[in-house]
Amino acid sequence: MVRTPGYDKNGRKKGTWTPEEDKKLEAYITKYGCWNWRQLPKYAGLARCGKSCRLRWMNHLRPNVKRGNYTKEEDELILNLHAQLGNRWSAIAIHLPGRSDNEIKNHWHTSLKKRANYNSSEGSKKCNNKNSGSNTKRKSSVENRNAISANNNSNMHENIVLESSDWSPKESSSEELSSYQHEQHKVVQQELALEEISSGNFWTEPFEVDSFINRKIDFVAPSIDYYGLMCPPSPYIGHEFISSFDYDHYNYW
DNA sequence: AATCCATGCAACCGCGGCGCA
DNA sequence: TTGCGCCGCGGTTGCATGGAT
Repeated sequence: MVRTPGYDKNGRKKGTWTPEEDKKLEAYITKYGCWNWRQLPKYAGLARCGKSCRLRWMNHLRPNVKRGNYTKEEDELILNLHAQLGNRWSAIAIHLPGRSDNEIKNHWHTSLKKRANYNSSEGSKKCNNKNSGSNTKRKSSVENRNAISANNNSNMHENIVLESSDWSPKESSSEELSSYQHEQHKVVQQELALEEISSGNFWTEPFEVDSFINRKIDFVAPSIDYYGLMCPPSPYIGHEFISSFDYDHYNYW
């Protein structure tokens, strides 16, 4: 579950995050927001790449992140959304507050895919052979592992459907397609809402981390603040602003 | 008790899209 | 129009853990 800590060729740290790194990242983002993921680790005093910081924040540190078991309702929702949207984990994650796309993706691969495959194979056992070879998509490592495992078990699960293409929206019935379009419409609406937050009335709205992400900011020399954190090169992000941070406004996450 | 193996999860990698100069 | 930088997404990998043998 943990990756061996190491360093890449640029001297940036890789592998598992330590509690100290978590604290630094959390403190920095809570205080200044993520104004630029690429530059952020430098100012937060982290020897990580921006991508790694973003991933850590999105999957573990952000407020309201939900850990632990999935409820039956969540499972059903994921199955339904996956049937409509396919592997668009970020779109699926929008409908599960507190769950990250990565977490949902993992959950799908570890538990739900079997259920989905079982359900679909119930209805398509007769045409299993059609799937072999027609799906040119490379098998994932998990699927390979499962396939190897299946082979090791004396081919007793010969009829396992590794990945049913029935889930693809393109092949959905017209009814499913309309619900897919409806889903798309909802996603667009949510994106427009975010757009509104990050544009005109941004500075009067409660703190919204995502709105910082693509914001281009004029550079001013960084400085070290009272807490030992390096202030971002932005004239806009003031301490009083961050102090009004309200975790309850993270409905979108 | 030791080893093997399947599983779950955290993290990395590469690609595509978008905005800007 | 094009090239560049950045971000987000989805696929994949690596490792720990727990159950089976």
